[in-house]
Amino acid sequence: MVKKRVYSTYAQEAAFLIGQQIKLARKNRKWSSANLAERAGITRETLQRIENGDMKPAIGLVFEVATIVGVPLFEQDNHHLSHNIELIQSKIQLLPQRVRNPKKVVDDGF
Amino acid sequence: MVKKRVYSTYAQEAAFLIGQQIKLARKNRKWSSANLAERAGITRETLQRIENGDMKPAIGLVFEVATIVGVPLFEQDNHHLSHNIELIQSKIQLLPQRVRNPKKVVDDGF
DNA sequence: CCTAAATGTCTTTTATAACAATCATTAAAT
DNA sequence: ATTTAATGATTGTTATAAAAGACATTTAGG
Repeated sequence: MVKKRVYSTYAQEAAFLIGQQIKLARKNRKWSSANLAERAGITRETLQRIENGDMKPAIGLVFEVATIVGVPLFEQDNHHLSHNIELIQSKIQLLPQRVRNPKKVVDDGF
Repeated sequence: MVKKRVYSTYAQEAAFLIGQQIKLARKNRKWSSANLAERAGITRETLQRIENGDMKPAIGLVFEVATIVGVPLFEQDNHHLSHNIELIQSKIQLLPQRVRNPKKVVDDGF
């Protein structure tokens, strides 16, 4: 019995797009899939799944491969994201540490 | 015996940044982690790993959660990536289908 | 001050991602 | 035309991601 997970088209297209970007970057560098896979410390099969937009590969592997071939993960010019991280974190800290959605007790009149 | 995988800082920061973006977006929507996890069809623990920038979660789960809370995966204004996909693919097709790096046969003089 | 919801962190189990190795096919280079 | 590296695909194995459930802690709201 296989549980089939459903993804939004946007998420699917995003995974596929990043895979195609990796493939293009690899070919531009004239690296074989075996070569790139070795650099990333993964098998050629896993790389193929990544390039094909498979949703299952670990995000770390995808991001690592993208980094190696020079595909930017954030369309920022800078390649250190620490500033953005600090910015986001300061915003988070301004918010309450916990969200609250009290269960409304239904007063049905009895 | 555990094989510890090494990631580049950029890849790590990217995963962490997207996690923090998700967390911020979730809090802005005043959704609890349990609530968002349910919407995404994952467990609360998996969501926490995603928000914490864990490298292991499947890229599909990360992208799906990001999509649900409205975190853009590509800093594009448009939310359909199909055009970008076609663009990339046309570029790929202009390149040779296979990269070639012939093993140089060393002529050592004998 | 209460208290219930949100979060953090376990444990156990199950499905499968990733590895390793191999074989067939295809296309680029000579 | 021939050769050989690159790619696509398959199999068996192992490590572990993710689920499911539970418990402790913390904090926003009343």
